[in-house]
Amino acid sequence: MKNRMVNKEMKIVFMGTPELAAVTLKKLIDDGYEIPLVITQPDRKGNRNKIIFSPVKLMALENGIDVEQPVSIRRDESLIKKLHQISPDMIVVAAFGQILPESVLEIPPLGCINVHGSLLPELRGASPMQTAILEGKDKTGVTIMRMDTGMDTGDMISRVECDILGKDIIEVSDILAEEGANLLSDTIPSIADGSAVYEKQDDSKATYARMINKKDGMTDFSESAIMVERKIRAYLEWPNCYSYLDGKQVKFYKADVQDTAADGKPGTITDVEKNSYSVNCGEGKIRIIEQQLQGKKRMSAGDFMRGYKLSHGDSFEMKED
RNA sequence: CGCGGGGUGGAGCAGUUGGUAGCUCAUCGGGCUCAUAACCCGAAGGUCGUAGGUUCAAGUCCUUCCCCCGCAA
Repeated sequence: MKNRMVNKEMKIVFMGTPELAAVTLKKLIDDGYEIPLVITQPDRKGNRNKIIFSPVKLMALENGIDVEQPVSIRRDESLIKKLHQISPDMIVVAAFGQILPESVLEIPPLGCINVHGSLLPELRGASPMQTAILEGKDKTGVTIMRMDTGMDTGDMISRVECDILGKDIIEVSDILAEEGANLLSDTIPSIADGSAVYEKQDDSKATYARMINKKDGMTDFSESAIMVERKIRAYLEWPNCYSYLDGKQVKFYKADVQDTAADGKPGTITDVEKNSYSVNCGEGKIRIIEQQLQGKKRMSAGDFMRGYKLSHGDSFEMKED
């Protein structure tokens, strides 16, 4: 909207993978930059062996942009060569999922610019948004920085704060995608014309967001209800919080924390009501509102209980591997 | 052809050794009540995913295809 006077002849190569990155890419396209190439992760097998293109790939294809999908960009010499040939002014990276080698970082004269989903130096790493939810933060944000060889350690250029209290990962991701895309749109011109201010990160304040594993979804009801509920929100997209009832896997999609104290062992079911039921946690109870039984569709707890006769005292179990 | 579960009235499920369908909730009508999401009485609503086959008879057995879902990746 502003900065219309900026030179949009700039050549930008984009790297990214998930939906959040696709939103960012869309913004760059809409802003009119020349985007000769998009790099994203290889296609993955989705449910029942159907091949899934990354959201970024879909966005690129939709706009007729050339796509490369290296297994490892670090070892893909022909791709690095191709980047040299394209000689972009800037490379924009958003949730790409691979570490860029120095040989790539030094290609564009304006640098590799990263859009990261946290207020750096907090939550460097792979899962900044999920970790922000797990930690119960009421605010997080997006930081735009110039990448260096460390993990999210580059000099910061701009940032925006976002309110995320009580939100789940899908909502947070949507918000940060939108805010991040706009911020990037506003920031690129300042990088291009040299007015951008580069601020070093205070490493002593750095925190990290580790990679999430499938097993992180295994619900441990001996934790506090507050923590369980946060995990449900944080892992809503993947891997999902799950447990086992009578040997069958149940995934939890929506729940809230009850203000009553637990009245039994963690994992046991209490307060079976018409449209919800609660589960005892190590501290407090959590009320399940929406869930999914294996082989069935996602449904409300009320629907679930109409067909699956739950009774007070039934219990969820953790399962080994 | 990776493994497995499932498609039955608006929703979630049952349906036994094959004999033309039940339950809970929702809906509509009525009643009780100061009142109610509670309770009582009653009603409407289903070509049992699709196509074919076996049979006197199939939701229930066999085959085709479509769709949904979990796991593994």
